[in-house]
Amino acid sequence: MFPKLDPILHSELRLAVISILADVDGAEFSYIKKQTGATSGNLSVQIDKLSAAGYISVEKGFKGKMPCTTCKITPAGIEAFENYVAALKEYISTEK
Amino acid sequence: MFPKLDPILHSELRLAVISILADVDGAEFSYIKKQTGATSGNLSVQIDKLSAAGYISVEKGFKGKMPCTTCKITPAGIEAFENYVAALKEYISTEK
DNA sequence: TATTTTAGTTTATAATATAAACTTGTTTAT
DNA sequence: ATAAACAAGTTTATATTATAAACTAAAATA
Repeated sequence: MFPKLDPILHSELRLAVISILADVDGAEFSYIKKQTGATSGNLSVQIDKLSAAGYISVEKGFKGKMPCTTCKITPAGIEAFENYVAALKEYISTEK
Repeated sequence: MFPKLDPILHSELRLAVISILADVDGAEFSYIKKQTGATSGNLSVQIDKLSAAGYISVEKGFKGKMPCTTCKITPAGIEAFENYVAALKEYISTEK
């Protein structure tokens, strides 16, 4: 009846990150940080988890001389997000 | 941009409990347990938290001779659930 | 009357989220 | 040129949370 909620996505910050990445072609660490209001440390950890799950890809490069990390959602991430949303709806739809 | 998700409700089991209670006039512990598939211990703890938050009321009585705990969502619980759902939608709606 | 079952609670452990402290390098001010 | 402040993160420690295992008490059953 109640489907399992993907624990990787059932996290406020990780969900916000995926939500952002679902809408754009790629986003920089600092942009995501600003949009979410997260601390650097927290964001760094959560990005690692999303990356370890294969839901996002992370590319480290430079913007001028400054290091710059860019994140992008993967097909697996898109699918996971869709599944999570579908599962959530089972919980939050006021049916019957 | 991303609203805060009520941590009381942003929990798989507590959300399932509230989701059940939102649809009925009241439900017994054992019914909720069956519907959610939770262990008794986990359910007991989560029901306590929902109750402590004022989101549900818990009435202890008897059904015949057997103890029977009945849970009911409160107006505060309904409101919190509605707010949670509204907040969630900011995360999961694929807009833009 | 002993055993199993019902209906939970308490407590211990495992997992998670979060922030504080740290690293590395860059810009800016002196 | 060098020190101070800033940028972009990472690592590590701590606090919180979720979860299950162990326990309690009474009732039904063999």
